[in-house]
Amino acid sequence: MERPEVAGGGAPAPGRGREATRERILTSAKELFTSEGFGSVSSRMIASHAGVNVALINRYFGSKAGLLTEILREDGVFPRLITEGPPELLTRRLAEHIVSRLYGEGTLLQRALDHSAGDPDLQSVYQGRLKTAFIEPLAVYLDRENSRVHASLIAAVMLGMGRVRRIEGGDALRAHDREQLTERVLALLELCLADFGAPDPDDP
Amino acid sequence: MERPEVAGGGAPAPGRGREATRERILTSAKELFTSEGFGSVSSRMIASHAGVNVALINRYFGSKAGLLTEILREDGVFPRLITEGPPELLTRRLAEHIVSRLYGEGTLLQRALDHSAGDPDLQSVYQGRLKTAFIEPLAVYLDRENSRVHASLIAAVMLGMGRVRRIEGGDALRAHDREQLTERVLALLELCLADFGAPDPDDP
DNA sequence: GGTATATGTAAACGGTGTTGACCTGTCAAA
DNA sequence: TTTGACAGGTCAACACCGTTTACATATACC
Repeated sequence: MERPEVAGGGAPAPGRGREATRERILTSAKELFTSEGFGSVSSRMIASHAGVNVALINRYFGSKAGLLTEILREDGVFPRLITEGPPELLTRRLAEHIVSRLYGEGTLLQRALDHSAGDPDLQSVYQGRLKTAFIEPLAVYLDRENSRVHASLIAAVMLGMGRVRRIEGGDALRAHDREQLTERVLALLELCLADFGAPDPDDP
Repeated sequence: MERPEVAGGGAPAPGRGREATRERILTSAKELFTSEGFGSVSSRMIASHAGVNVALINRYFGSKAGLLTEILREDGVFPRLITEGPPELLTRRLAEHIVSRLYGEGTLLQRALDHSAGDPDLQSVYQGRLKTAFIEPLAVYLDRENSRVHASLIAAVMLGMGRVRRIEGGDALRAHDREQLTERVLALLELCLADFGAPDPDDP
């Protein structure tokens, strides 16, 4: 009845075995999601590309959405955005990130997810990730009064820019001077962070 | 071979006939989308609720997405937002609309679409509507230099707030003082509209 | 009356994500 | 060496989706 340290099954065989298979699914999925978008890639496509049976996706990741969750978990672009430089340049970092996305820069995977944003599955997975890997860490990072509100506002500006880019291709924004645009976004982000205590300059 | 003025078919019969059926489908779809969300309502559910054959949805609206397009076309909340009051209060109107949505106010249909945002279909339909019924009219309404850029920025803030609300339920934002929040959003919107010519006050 | 035509019906199509029953090969214990 | 347990893999099916096609029905015009 005791569960042995290294469990029952056979030796991995050439390119098989739990870890190898998991990895192949992850790699293929990442590749396909990147080139085709989440919604356009079916479980069967992933399995076939990975040279693996369809059922194994569900066995190892629970569902197609679970597979995406795992991919995003390994990606880690959100936390990096917050902490990859000096705190006083946080807003500038974010502003430049936003604008660069307008120009089609940034991770292939990110672009792909932006592009194919859809499916209740992707929505819920992506949004969950956004909350736990961006908004909440950002609030902690800010570490002051109302930091949750400030973090939410920052997230709103960032997400909104992303959505507008998706809606109208970002043409209108890209047509404008990039540096001016970056400065404007920066100003918006800083306004998001402005203290609520500070009264309107016009007020007594 | 000539197509008669008033075409061939029979008299409408009790509750049937082209217009009656179309209307019943529209009504049922609106009701179900509102209570369940777009993605969770299937064509067959709509048809069954309307007491109508499934195929008629596609006959009359081309597709499930086409049905949503028609519903949104009749809704007209976007254009109203822009023009329903004096121009100098545009930003305040928008700010109050945004914040009210945080509190679960606003059209039932709007809330439902927000809630169930997903499906490539909904995305493309909704975003198309957003572009032609909000961003573009807003740009025309603003009627000044770079109005497309300003309109896009406005849209970004509005959409972003919507997404944040969806992601984290708006709890963090709702926890804050509503009036202060409205004023902050208002400030953000006005910053979106600020002239690009105007130099940074700190600059010479 | 005959027929064209608008309306409604029923059943299927190809696709999706997912699941359960079934092999298969290897190790640990008997 | 035989046996049994079991991880890993396979296959065929399930239930559902949006959509389409072939067919029935009933009216209004000629």
